[in-house]
Amino acid sequence: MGREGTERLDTPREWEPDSRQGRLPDTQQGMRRRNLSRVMHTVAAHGPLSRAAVAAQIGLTRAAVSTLVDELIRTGLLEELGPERPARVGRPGSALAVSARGPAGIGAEVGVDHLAVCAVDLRGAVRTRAGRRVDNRRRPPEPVLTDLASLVRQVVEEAEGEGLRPAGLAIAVPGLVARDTHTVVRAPNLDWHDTDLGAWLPTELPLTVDNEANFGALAELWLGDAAPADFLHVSAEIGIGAALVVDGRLLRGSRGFAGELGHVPVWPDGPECACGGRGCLEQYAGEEAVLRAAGLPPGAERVAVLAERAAAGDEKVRAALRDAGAALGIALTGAVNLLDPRAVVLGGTLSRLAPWLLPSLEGEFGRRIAGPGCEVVVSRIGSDGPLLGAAHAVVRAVLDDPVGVV
Amino acid sequence: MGREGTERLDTPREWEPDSRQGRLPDTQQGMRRRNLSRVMHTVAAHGPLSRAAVAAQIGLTRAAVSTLVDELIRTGLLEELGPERPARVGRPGSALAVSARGPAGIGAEVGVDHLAVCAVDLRGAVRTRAGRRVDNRRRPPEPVLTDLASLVRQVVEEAEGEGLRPAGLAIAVPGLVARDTHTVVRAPNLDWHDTDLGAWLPTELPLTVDNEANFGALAELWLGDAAPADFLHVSAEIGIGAALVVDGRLLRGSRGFAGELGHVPVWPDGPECACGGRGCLEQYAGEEAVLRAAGLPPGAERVAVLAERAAAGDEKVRAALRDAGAALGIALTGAVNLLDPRAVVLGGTLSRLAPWLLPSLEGEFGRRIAGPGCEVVVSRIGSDGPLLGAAHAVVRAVLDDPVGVV
DNA sequence: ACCATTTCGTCATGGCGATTGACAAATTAG
DNA sequence: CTAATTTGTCAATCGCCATGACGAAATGGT
Repeated sequence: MGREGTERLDTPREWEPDSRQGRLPDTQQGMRRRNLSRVMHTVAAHGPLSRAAVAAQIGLTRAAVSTLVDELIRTGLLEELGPERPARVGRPGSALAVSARGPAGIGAEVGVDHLAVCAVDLRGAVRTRAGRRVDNRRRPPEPVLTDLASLVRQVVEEAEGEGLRPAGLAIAVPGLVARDTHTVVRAPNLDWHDTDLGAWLPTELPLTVDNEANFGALAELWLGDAAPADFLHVSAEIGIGAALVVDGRLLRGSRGFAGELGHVPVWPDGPECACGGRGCLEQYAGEEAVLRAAGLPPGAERVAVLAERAAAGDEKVRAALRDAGAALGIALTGAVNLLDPRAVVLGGTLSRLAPWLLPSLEGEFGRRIAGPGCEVVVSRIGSDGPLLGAAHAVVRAVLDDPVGVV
Repeated sequence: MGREGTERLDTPREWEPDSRQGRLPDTQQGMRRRNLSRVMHTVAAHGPLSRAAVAAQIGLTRAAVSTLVDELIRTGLLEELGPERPARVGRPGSALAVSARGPAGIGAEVGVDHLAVCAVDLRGAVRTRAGRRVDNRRRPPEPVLTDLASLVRQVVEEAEGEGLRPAGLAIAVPGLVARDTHTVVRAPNLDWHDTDLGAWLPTELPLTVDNEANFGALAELWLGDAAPADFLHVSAEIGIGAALVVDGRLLRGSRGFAGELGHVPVWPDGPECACGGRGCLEQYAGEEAVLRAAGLPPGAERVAVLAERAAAGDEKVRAALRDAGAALGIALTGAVNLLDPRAVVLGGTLSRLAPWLLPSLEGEFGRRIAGPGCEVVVSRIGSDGPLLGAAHAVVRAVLDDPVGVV
């Protein structure tokens, strides 16, 4: 009966379907681990809390929580802030907070024209970041990744200087990822194929690689001000991607290919698409299509140009964006009727173009939705979504299994 | 700290997102309950098993499993079948099986032209059933439900006569359901509105009410021969509904309205739909639309007529079904690109028409899918899906919390 | 036929983790 | 200043699973 008490599973993550600590046998040690995790999660989520408050929240006794907290303080994951300001009668509790000197999540992003790395502490604060504008299109993986590695080293050192202990590295890439092997299967805009990031980033840190759209959606989930735990996140960095978050978990699909909103048919007899279909959304709302309709040449910083011209009143650009919005609205109608999310969040570059997309989008959308309406909101996270999502993913992993990281 | 050890949660169901026993505090009693459940699930799923085999499967020791099994035998949920036929060296184990005299699930179905009730034991066998052909269209709820209640009583009595103990009643209805209040919000084909089934079915049994499409999908999940735990189930009983099963759980959407495949836009400028949109799938593949295209009058047993004529070679009917299949294929393309299920299952009446729908459906479908293909399979469960799904839902509830039912 | 080997189920023992109940400490209300 | 209330902790206990040993029941080789 070989079983290890402190076994470190590969990378158990709460936001993964079915890995919310369910697979381990229900043994007492597993129970303790889960309870440690629940303490961390509640303290992290609901600000400074007394032991008694934590106990009430997670349904354990004060005594039990006390021992859990002791262990978490010993391992440097929780901090005692001192006595609470007494609001009610009775002895005031001593406030507990997640440590700002404990583990940190290192997030990284490989964009088509930039690299970025940051460190986020358990409280969710960005403590260090480093970036670099550089055109990575058609640049081979090796130089890009050595650049990235040096940024990572820099951020890790700075973080360590602040007393943080990096607990993992998560990388967001614009392409299809085989998460189990840390491999970028295909990144059209980078022209990467089957690139194993683990091989190029010789670091001891546990590595996670995922699509930037996924990390962007997770950022919205964890940091968004209005996003519920149940929404459809739409982004258009490369192609048009959607990520569905259901009940606080990311829906990846059986092969990890879920979210291909760009290839949902909008006008089935429309122009042919590279995917083999016809009239896919991407043929109407993809960057290339919009630029063509707007009469602009493809090139760098294209979204900025579009936003600029639209703001300046360029009618041709506005018409192009209106049409794109309408197509998006039609595709989203299908998605919403199918999935009934509580909201649709426009993220990534879409949020910059939202003012000109939204009217026609909501026109189609509102007209066609069967059930009661579904809110369309614009993300306020901005272009940092994938980077922050990646860093927070590591932080969440620590909260999910606190003892696993010591 | 009011907490009850044997607290019976409202109706915790494993196939519900987020209620897979995660909410209860991680206490030792909860651990025991989960382990009892795991023993039940393993024995139910993998046939007769020895204690040792169960232990190996769920990762507990033989001793621990022994005490769990003892308790389950005492409460009549497991049975000892006697010594196993020794296949290998060593002392043969004594085979354990789920009891065939223990709790039973009572499933019921309210169809537009029939009522049906059945009892399923823990082994999944249908032990009793009763049905009645009766046109329920525009019949008020009261007589329908008193008819149903009498069928339920009959089945319950017969089940009890066989030594079974009904553990719950689940009802499948063709309409929108508010599950928490056991209320049928709207059932167009029955012309029911805000009908509280609990009020009309005065029985002590715990009651579950759900849409027939959902129960149909669950039946496919639990009984289907080929269906993986990750598929999109399409049925067309009333309108066109889809149910998405992800990782063995039903995705209901934030308001319970997920699965409205019938109102996914196919040709956005198509005919107007009752939902307010235009060119919804239902305008092309809905029963009414297909009958119109086939030149047949609406009426009873329409699907049978369609199948008959198509089989007889009626070219107009075949063309209508071809077009419907193409429209279905387009809508499913969107759904599959978005969700990446492992398979699409055609259930309900669609399975009877599949021979004439499939060619055009797969034509559109295969041409447009972005990722690697997604299998289209035809359900072999037949029209009993919702009924069986309902009964099995009760059985699953027992497996999920064995002590909760004593 | 016999004995070594293997596997199964059970038992006594122990460890671990949460609960229980009590108590001192720290505050507010009067 | 006292009563009431809440917090954090301690000692004792209970529940549940792991451990290790044992007898029981089979195979297989000699």
